[in-house]
Amino acid sequence: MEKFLLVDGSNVLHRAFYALPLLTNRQGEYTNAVYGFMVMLEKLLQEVNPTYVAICFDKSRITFRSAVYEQYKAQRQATPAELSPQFELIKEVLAVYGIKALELDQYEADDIIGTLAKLGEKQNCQNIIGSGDKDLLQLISPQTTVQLMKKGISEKENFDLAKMMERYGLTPQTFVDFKALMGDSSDNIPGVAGIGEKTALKLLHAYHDLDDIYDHIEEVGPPKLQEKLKNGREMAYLSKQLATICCEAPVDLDVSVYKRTAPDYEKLRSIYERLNFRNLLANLPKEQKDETVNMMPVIEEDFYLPQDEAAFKEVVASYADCSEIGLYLSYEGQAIHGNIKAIGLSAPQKRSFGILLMGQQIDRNKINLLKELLENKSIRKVVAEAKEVELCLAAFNIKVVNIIDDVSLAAYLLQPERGHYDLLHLAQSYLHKEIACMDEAQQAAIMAQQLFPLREELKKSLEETKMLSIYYDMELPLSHVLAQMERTGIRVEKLQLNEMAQKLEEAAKQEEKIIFSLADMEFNINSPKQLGFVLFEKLGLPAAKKTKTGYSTSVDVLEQLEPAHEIIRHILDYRTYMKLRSTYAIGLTKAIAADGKLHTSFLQMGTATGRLASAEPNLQNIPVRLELGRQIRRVFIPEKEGDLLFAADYSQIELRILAHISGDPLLQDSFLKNQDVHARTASEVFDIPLEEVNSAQRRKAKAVNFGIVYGISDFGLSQNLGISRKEAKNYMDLYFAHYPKVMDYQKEAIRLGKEQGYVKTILGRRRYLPDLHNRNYNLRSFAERVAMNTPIQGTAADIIKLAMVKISAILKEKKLKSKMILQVHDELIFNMVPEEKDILPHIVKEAMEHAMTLHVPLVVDLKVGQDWYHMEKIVNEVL
DNA sequence: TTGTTCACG
DNA sequence: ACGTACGTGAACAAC
Repeated sequence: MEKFLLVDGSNVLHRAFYALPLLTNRQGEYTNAVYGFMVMLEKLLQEVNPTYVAICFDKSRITFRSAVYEQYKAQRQATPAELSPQFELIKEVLAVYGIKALELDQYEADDIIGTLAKLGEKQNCQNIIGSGDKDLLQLISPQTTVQLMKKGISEKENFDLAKMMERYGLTPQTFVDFKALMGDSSDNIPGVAGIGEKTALKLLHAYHDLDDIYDHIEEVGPPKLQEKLKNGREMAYLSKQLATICCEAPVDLDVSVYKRTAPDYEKLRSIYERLNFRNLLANLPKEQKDETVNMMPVIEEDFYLPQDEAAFKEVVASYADCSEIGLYLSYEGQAIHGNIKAIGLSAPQKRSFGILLMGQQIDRNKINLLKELLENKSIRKVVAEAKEVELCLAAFNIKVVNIIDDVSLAAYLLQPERGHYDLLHLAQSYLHKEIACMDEAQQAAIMAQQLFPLREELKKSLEETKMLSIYYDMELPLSHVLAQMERTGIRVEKLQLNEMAQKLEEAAKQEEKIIFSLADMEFNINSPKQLGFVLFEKLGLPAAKKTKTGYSTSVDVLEQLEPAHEIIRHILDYRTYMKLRSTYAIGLTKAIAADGKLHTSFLQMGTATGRLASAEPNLQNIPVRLELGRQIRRVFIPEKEGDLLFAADYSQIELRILAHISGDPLLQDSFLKNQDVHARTASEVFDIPLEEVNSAQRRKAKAVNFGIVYGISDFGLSQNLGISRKEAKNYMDLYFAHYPKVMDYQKEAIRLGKEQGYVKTILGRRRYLPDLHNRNYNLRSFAERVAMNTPIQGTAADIIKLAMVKISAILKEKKLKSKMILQVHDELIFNMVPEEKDILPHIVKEAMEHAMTLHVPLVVDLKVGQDWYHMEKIVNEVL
């Protein structure tokens, strides 16, 4: 559906003017309103992506309304002298922006918007109206919504029919009647004397509209109100007339007139420069200067596409004496499947070349010609996405060795939130090269060529940011470890998984039956919308929380409602069964490979903190907390009969890191004595002896400890514990009174983050937090919590990564047969062969506990079992 | 695609 | 006056 964006230009410009401090450019022109306007408009354009746009302005104060009622808007102050000239300025900007601006004699912006909204509806467009003026809510329809600006320019609320109903209990049509009754002082609309918002709403909920009220005027009570209404009848109807938006303004009704066209970037840039809008300038597409000059020689001279096998052999042979080569490959699907599309190679002082491959079967021969080169230990390789390269080629039985640089990993360390680290994007942002779409082989050859300059660039940055060590000693070796883990995979009992799916389906069906009968109707329980309707409208249960789209039906809401209705328990159970069935029983079955194993993909560049993520399938969120879900773990079994699963997990690693970096003596003491840290916290905070702490006190202390790690807020803690905010605040105050250095750490983290623009882990991994300076309270608060949490979470990630690299090296060196197969943030899982059960736990525990030296000990707990469910603790490392 | 919900650390 | 715990991925509904 095409979208039509309609903006109340006068309103928005006013808001922007008052929201921002008076800014001027060097020539002394006032620019604040125009700046705010464009920031808001760009955001809207990005969010809405409309085909048609019209920005509507009021032309003069004299309108058909002032002819009807001369007091209309008469009280309005004159437009400030600092704002007036900005109306012309904004129109100038809009013109080069390719957006239509409109104004009409005798009509207000509202009327133009109303008329165009009707046009949009006729053209089957979706209309989005942007304004801070509630009057426009009367235009809402199934096809028209209003983005209502709230305070300032950055926050807005999306109003549609449902939202209107929810907020006012009114239809858009009766919204006019609402205003007619209560009046509007800002427009000088009189309304009925003595009737305000509350009374107006009450009346309109009892009667349909203004006519209906006056049709039944004798029934209206109390008598005083009836009196007021009778006296104000004329004013009410006059007000309604004034408040009603005219949808027949004489504007151009050819919709193509409002079609958005591309901005004239050159002119826009010069206007922005004149107005000194640096942020907006930065967002404009880059000037295309020398990109084409960069590109052309690459295409014409510097690479080679061997056409037949002889030529290919020849060029490969010419690479044999290289000490370093750049290797690039493009592939489809998951790397482990090895669906390589093309390979490109480059070397300093040599022509790069690319070859085309088509899937696994056809080109095995071609690819084998590269085997010798890639397996040559004395040739160093520079690649992008080393783990994927390794996996793809492993599918062809080629072991790429001596990968000395991975530009993707380097870029991830420098910008852990950029999201994509493929060579195409990296070449674009670091080398400013736009590589056009072309033949796969050509592209591969050119990509391979970018690797060396890119590496130089990135290494320089890593050196400047002191991250060379984390890159070479941790992330790069880890990528190889992860590749091995992914290839090894974990074996699962497919039949058992199918059985579980069956049983869960039956259980869900049972619940479904009960739910339908209790609701007295059939509906989709999985649909939050339909469920919300049944619970909160049909059954009339009290709605506690709302989401953007309607009622919230999440667990915490439903649990509150449990005593109120029998149906709730059944819905919660139904949800559990469905989740286990679709995500785990069925989801995992679908992912089982031909070897009967699950091969997850560890995302090494997937998180902002340095943690790994796991996908396709995600094996880091297999149920464990609740018994029923935990049963899923029974299907995860060792590779061979007689083998065992062995697990090693860090105990309280994040709190230990907090104890280390905060230097808090009490927290450190707790870990030095290897106490139950939550019980110790309870003992301190509630001032009771450690032995006398009960489970409720411990639970509260545990929640506080979690809160501290996350960057606490009293609200969050109160939600978590189901207590009042005041109580939560009290706990926090008590906590900080006993652990003052923890508070110092948090403040310092925020201060340093602000000062340097980033926070870092103990090993120097960075995360940039520009929002620490954001003027928006929510965004700033979020960044502050992240500033407190990231050094802790990130250090924990660093520690386990170091341990993984170390363990992998030991397993290799000692030629052990057991294999590391999974990582779950603070836990490592191994497939252990029976003959190593006396040595492996010892090695792993040792490596993990000494991966990094802190001021408190790191402690690792060990478990072993026949499957991932039946895991039993190993005491004293002896089996 | 976006939003909601829920599984994990 | 506001709206919130940190970090993830997958399934499903509804656009």
